[in-house]
Formats: sequence, C-alpha cells, structure tokens
Amino acid sequence: MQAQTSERPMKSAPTPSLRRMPMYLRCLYALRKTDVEWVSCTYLAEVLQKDPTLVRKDLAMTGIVGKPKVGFHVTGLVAAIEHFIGWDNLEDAFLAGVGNLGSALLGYEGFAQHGLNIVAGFDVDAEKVGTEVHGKRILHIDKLTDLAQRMHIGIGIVTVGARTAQAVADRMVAGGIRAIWNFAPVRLEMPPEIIVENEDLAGTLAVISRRLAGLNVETDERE
Amino acid sequence: MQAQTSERPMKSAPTPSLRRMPMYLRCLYALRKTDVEWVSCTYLAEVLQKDPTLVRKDLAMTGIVGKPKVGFHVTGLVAAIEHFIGWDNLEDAFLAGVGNLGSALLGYEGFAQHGLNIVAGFDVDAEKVGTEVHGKRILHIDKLTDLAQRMHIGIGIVTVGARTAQAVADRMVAGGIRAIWNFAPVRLEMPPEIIVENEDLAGTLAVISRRLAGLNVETDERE
DNA sequence: TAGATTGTTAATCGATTAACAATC
DNA sequence: TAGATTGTTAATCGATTAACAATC
Repeated sequence: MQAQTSERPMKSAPTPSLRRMPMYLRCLYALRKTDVEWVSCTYLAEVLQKDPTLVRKDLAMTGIVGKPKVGFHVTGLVAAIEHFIGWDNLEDAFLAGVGNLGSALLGYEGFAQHGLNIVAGFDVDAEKVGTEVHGKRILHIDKLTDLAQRMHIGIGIVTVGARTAQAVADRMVAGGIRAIWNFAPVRLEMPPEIIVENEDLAGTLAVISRRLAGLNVETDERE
Repeated sequence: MQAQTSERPMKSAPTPSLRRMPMYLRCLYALRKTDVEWVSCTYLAEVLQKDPTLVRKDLAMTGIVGKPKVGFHVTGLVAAIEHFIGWDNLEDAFLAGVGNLGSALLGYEGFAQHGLNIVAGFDVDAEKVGTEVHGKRILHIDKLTDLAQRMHIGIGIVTVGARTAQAVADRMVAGGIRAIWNFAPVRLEMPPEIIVENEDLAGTLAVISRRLAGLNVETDERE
C-alpha cells in the first residue's frame, strides 16, 4: 500500500477550488513584480478575504509543500498552480458564432494571457466568412468539424444563438473537440465524456435582481 | 406565532436555486408556446436532468402551490418565478467600459428579454463618447456618478480593464448604484451592502483546462 | 378507488471552518 | 527557545437526495 502515487497525482479536484486558483495566481503575479520572494497562506487569505485553512487546502491540492514559518516560494507556487490547472499546456480552441459576444471573445486579451489560443472563428454569415476579426480568421461553419479533427482542437467556444447551439456543439464533438464552453442560453445534450461549462448570464442576472428586490423590502416597510 | 407572513415572504434564497430559475423559465416559455397548460416537477426535472425533489423545492420557494396529480399551471408558474427573481420589475443599468466585451453586452438581446435595461454606456475614450453603440448612448465616465444618482440607476456593469475596475465601481457606488456586475478580473472592495457578482471567465477556464488535462492522463497511461 | 404528483421531514454528501499537532 | 506558519484531522454548515405521508 504505497505505490502508484509516484508521478501524476491528478485526483479529481473540487470545482470551487479550481475556480479560486486564478485568484491566487493574480495575487502571485502581482507579488512577483515586486521583490517579494515568499508568501504565506495567511497573506493570500487576507487579501482575497478567504479562510486561511481554505487557502492552505487549495494550495496543498497542487502538490506543493510549504515551509513552516516561511510559507511558499512565489515562483514555485505560481508554477505549481499553473501546472495544476493545466495552464502551462492548454489546448487550442475554435469559436463558433461571430456575433457581438463572439467577436468580443476573439479579441479578449485575458484568454491569450492565460494561454488559451483561439485558432479561428466560424460563422454561417457570408459577409463574415473570409474576413478577420481581431486578427483571427473567420471560416464557414461547414469546415469546423473537419478542421477541428485535422488540427486536433480540444476546446470549442459556443457563442451562437440558443437555437443553433446544439447543432454547433454536435459538430464540434464530431470533430473530436472534448470540451465545450457554452455561452448560449440552452442546456446542451452531450455525451458524458465531453466537458461542458456553461457561462450562465441569465443565472447571474437572477441572483442580482433577486438580491436587489430583497433590499427593497426594508425600504418599502411602511407603505 | 402566525402573523407577519401575510405578504412579502422574501426569505433569503440559496444562490444555486436562484441560478436554476432561468432554466425553469426557458422550459416554461417553450411550453407556453404549445398548448400545454400544466407541467409537473417530474417533467421539468427530466428535461433539465435534475433531481425531481430539487425542482420541487425550488418551485416551492417562489410561493406557488401545485395541485397533486396535476402539477403547476404553466402561466402561473412563469409569473411566480419571474416575480420571485424580480424579473417583473428590474432596475435600470449603466455599463462602464465600451471595449469589445462592453459593446457586445450593450447589444446582447438576452438582457432585454429578461427585462434588464441598459440605459447608457460610459467610457473615457473621446472617440467613443458621444456616439451610439447598439442604440445606446455613450457618455463620458465623469458623468456616471451624477447621472446614476439623478436617474436612480440600480445596477452597474463593469467591463473596463482590471486596473480601472475598482475606481469605476467606486463611482457607481457613489452614484447610489446598489449592485455591481463585474466582468473585470479583479476582486472589488465594496461596502457590505453592495451586491457584487463576478463573471469569472478565468475561473471557468481553469475548470475546463484542468478537466481536459485530467482526461489526458488515461491517454498517456503508457508513455 | 388507484396512482401520479405534491409537499415535507430525514439522511447523505461535499465543502468550509475550527482545532490542534508538527516544524523550522 | 518562542512563535509564526504549515499540514491534518474533526466539526460544522448548507445543499442535494432519499423516504414517505398527504391529496386530488
């Protein structure tokens, strides 16, 4: 009872932990620009308003080991986190649906910073096909499946309307794409091995608007 | 021990439940277009791939009461959910930062559909100020605070860069805005009474990329 | 009536927080 | 050494799921 651990831990990490990783990274990038070499969980927790134990567990998940009384080496921690969330070796992506949102994402610098390379955009609109948007070529969507296969694309970003989203996602999967980042307001039916993440703007709006309405109660108290 | 309940329940609802509400609505809107008048939790649960009890609890939260064996009246349920999440009476919004993403959101039809009215966009760029983007006037950001106050704006959408996000959010709060929808990759320091929702693209990317890397393990098994 | 469905109470599960021992 | 900090085990908390009674 001790083998198998040697390389590749790769346990399934809790989603909330994964979502926090980029926050840690942002703090650490800032530290790296200064001459600070060591950082403690306590510090990160304070800056991010989290429980120190939570931070400690998150960091432990990456496999890094800290030094009591000292903390973690900033550079080492950055590398550990980036590796843990796969940002040191990220797959290429296709984006389908070059409307307002799609165009914006094609030009979003944050992606490039995090190593996400959107290789091309796809659309049905003849006006758009053949042009470039933020330096990315726009191709006809009929070419998506075949090209995805040939280029070994791993990630598909869906920014088409709700009606066409399922069909587009199907084409992506047919082309061997293994992860779908869905910005369309529909639930996609996908084979279980496909990773689907929904960017759920309507959900966030619901949270905001409910909370706002809740506040109103007190104001409305009398009358 | 029985008074006070009469009107306005307005208990604090769990965030996950709130996020699911728009999903239910989408199903219900579709049903409403057909001649289906009644719907069961069982049906909604099946379509959305959720546990039926979960759906039942979510719906109960809105205050609606169903009929055993029959279910819920579609129209009534739509109204109950929309009211519950405040979509029948949503506040106006300002958007700051008319870059790629900001412009896209100004033209996003999904918002209008859900009753979110973005009144105007704000930017520092002299080229943009005075123009219209997707039919919304773009004003100089110096006018934001004052106008927000005079127009009783409730929601501020932050689509500026990470560096200016805090300053912009501060101006919004100074103008009486009570909810901030933050698309910038920074943590905003806000007074506790302000509702802050972060649209965390980097977090989602981390989830996707970690999961993708995880899949690779099996492929890499030997070699 | 029988059976599908609602509504509610109890059990489970997972993530966060608290407590504490180990260490440089 | 003393004290800050790591790392781990136990307790808490909240959301989901299971079990079951109530009802038309």
